[in-house]
Amino acid sequence: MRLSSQSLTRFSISSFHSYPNMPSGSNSLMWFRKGLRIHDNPSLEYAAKNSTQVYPVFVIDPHYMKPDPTAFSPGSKLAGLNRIRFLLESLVDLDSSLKKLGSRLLVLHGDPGDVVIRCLKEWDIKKLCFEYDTDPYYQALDAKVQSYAFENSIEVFSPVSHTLFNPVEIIQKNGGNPPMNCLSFSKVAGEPHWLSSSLFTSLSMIPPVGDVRNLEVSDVPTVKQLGYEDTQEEEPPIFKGGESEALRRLKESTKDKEWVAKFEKPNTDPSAFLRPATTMLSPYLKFGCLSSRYMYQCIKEIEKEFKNHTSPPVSLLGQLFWRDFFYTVGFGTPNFDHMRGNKICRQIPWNNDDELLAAWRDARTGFPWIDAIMVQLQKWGWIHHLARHSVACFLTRGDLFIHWEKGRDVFERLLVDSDWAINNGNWLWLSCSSFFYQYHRIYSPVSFGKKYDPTGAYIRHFLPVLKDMPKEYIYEPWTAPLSIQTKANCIIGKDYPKPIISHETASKECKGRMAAAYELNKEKNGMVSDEDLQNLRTRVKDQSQVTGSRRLKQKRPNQITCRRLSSHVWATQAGFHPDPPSSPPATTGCGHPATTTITRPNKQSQGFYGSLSVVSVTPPPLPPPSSFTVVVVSSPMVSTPNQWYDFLEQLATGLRRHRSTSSYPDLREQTPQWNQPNTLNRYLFSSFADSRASRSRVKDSQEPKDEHDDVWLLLKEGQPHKFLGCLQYIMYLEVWTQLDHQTVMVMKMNDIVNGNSSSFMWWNKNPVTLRGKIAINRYHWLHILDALNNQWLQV
DNA sequence: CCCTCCGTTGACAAC
DNA sequence: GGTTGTCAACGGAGG
Ligand SMILES: Cc1cc2nc3c(=O)[nH]c(=O)nc-3n(C[C@H](O)[C@H](O)[C@H](O)COP(=O)(O)OP(=O)(O)OC[C@H]3O[C@@H](n4cnc5c(N)ncnc54)[C@H](O)[C@@H]3O)c2cc1C
Repeated sequence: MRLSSQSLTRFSISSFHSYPNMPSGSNSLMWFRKGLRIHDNPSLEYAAKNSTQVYPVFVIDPHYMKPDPTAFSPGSKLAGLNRIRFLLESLVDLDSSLKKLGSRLLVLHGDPGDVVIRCLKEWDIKKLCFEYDTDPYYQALDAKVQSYAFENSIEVFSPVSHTLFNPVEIIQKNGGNPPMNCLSFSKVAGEPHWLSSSLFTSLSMIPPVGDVRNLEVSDVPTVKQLGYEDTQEEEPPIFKGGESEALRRLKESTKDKEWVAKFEKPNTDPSAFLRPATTMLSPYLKFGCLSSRYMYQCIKEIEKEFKNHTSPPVSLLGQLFWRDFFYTVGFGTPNFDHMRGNKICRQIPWNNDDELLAAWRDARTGFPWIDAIMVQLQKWGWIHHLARHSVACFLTRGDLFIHWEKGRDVFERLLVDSDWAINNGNWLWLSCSSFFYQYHRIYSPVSFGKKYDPTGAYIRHFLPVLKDMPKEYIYEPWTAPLSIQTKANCIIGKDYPKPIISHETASKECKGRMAAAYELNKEKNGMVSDEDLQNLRTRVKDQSQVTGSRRLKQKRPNQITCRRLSSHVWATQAGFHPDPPSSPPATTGCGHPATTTITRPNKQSQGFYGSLSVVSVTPPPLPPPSSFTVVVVSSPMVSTPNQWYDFLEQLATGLRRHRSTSSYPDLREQTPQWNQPNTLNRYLFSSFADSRASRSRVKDSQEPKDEHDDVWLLLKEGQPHKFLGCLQYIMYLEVWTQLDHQTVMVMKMNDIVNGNSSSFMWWNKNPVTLRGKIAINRYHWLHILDALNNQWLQV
């Protein structure tokens, strides 16, 4: 952790095309690209070893200063000012660190491939060292330089130090393809081999820089010298490039150890701008001012101190996994940065609408939340991850239906942390083109921000024109009455634009298009032609045709009719009908009509219907006290309507087997009600409560907040639980509660969405084990009741 | 082929 | 952010 505690342990490095036995007394070239740091820099360390002279070089590629053809606005360069400023600051810092080690940074200009090859020639280099890089830009460059080096017997040393793991290795280990989700990525990756090595090397001196001869070498230029207008920076500056600042900020971020250990990315606040909710280390990681491996070690160290720290993918460590994940997938996927020719990318007929695109890019959408984010992006060069989600979703699948590549380009130019693999990967993600496919989950340009920042402080800060808009209207200023707009000095349509689209209709339309596009991709097995896309585009334009031509998925009816046979069996068992009736009655023993319908619940959104255990109770022999038996029927996890349907049908026809029986003492008091033959006593109780009640009970230490809705069932280890009361909904409970009976019954269900939450797991894992407290909701109750009625009455 | 499980981050309404 | 269930509605991995 501490910078001063440099150890002599050498970090083990993997090398590419390295020639192990180097002649000593030679010139080395240390080619900096990313990895603008001294710490954890195996290439620099290697260059410094056994060399008489080391030339540390950075080449500025004028390509990045070319105008961005997609930016429309004059003077916009491919790389935004903020990023270039960050880079130059980082170079200055690097230079000064090198100077402390007796060296300095040589800055050259031109096509890096050509320049480096000229350096190799001119300076008689024997050893070329640079950090391995997976970006296509560097892959192409490196291939060129390496082949020159190979022909001229120059040793090339190119270790992996930008990422935690070696993407090449991960892909190999995974059988030739990159893992496609975070979990499988971390499984394949395992523990990094350098976990307990010291990443601070023993560099105390770097051999001197040799004569630069005929090459034009400069100091680190200013942004102006690179052709940028040096406009006013934010005050105080948001970032300051460089390793020293990176390490300082890392220390700062990790000072609050608990914050690090409890970090949960999805719960961080995108609207926080006074003190942003995440580390803001991304630019430092992007340029390698900060080693991701060192950051990893620091976090790991902190996590050791906390028992219940969070875990990937949501933890802070998990964020670094995501970074590696995208690097790996980006490296292993041809055409990763395009839709066409990209195997993992859904082919979607995005619209071409430069006006909408420009409105989005220039913060003129008329949605303050979106526009404020775009302003922050321009000013700061950094926005929170969820803010990126908001605007990326808005541009692509959520509202404007514009190609993610266009948004990617804007981000690439404006983000200080803009990073080829991460940027493209996340745009693929957000546009539902890959990795993530739930295109119906759309961020609202109104509600999403409101959730975090109800008063709109974030909007007021970045869109001062709206600063006096009352908070009721700040997210939807077009709904403000004119008098209020006047008072707020902001007339919508004049001082601030009207919304360019209606979110409601636009998002609906987007969903439809996504559905159609997905269907097309499935149909064509991913081999979608330009023509197909064009067809779809025109087809989608005509709404009526879309619905008309959409092939409906085969659907099973969501209602089935079951015939209730008779109450004979049940009633006989109950001792209520000593003489079975000769013909099936018109109603069931419970008074239901002889036929009934079962409506399928339509729980599709999360992909689960929930698991269900049903208990029936055999009729207790009377008089009590005695014991009676609880029978549990458990369902499989059902995840489709049809499965649910099948399950109910099985219950109804008795095909579903009982899984277990247990006996419980019957502690009920004898009451007249239970002794009456033919009365409607069901031994199944709707222990009914909002499941929040059961949830709130899950933590044993916690006292329930609201007993009114709460139900405790008394099935622990054969011992009745104490019944705390649930009065509201179902008569039986009331009766029992009033009588202070111990009661039995079980129904469980539903864990569903949060099935991974440990407090719920036991339900899922042991649906037939009777313990704990159970509550069901009305919805399920109806279905269970229905199913059981059928089951009981079946011969 | 079907199934089962699972996936860092939705809106909204109802409770 | 109290939690839950619904919404026309997801795909990929692994058995
Ligand atoms: C559309 C879109 C585009 C993005 N483009 C970029 C980009 O060009 N460069 C970039 O670094 N991040 C990008 N991200 C990912 C993420 O938003 C940023 O890394 C993060 O917001 C940076 O802030 P932080 O350093 O405070 O993050 P923290 O939450 O503090 O995370 C620490 C580090 O983990 C890494 N990380 C975090 N989230 C991700 C992620 N989702 N994917 C990969 N790595 C991650 C970053 O290196 C980050 O610095 C993009 C996200 C989206 C949705």
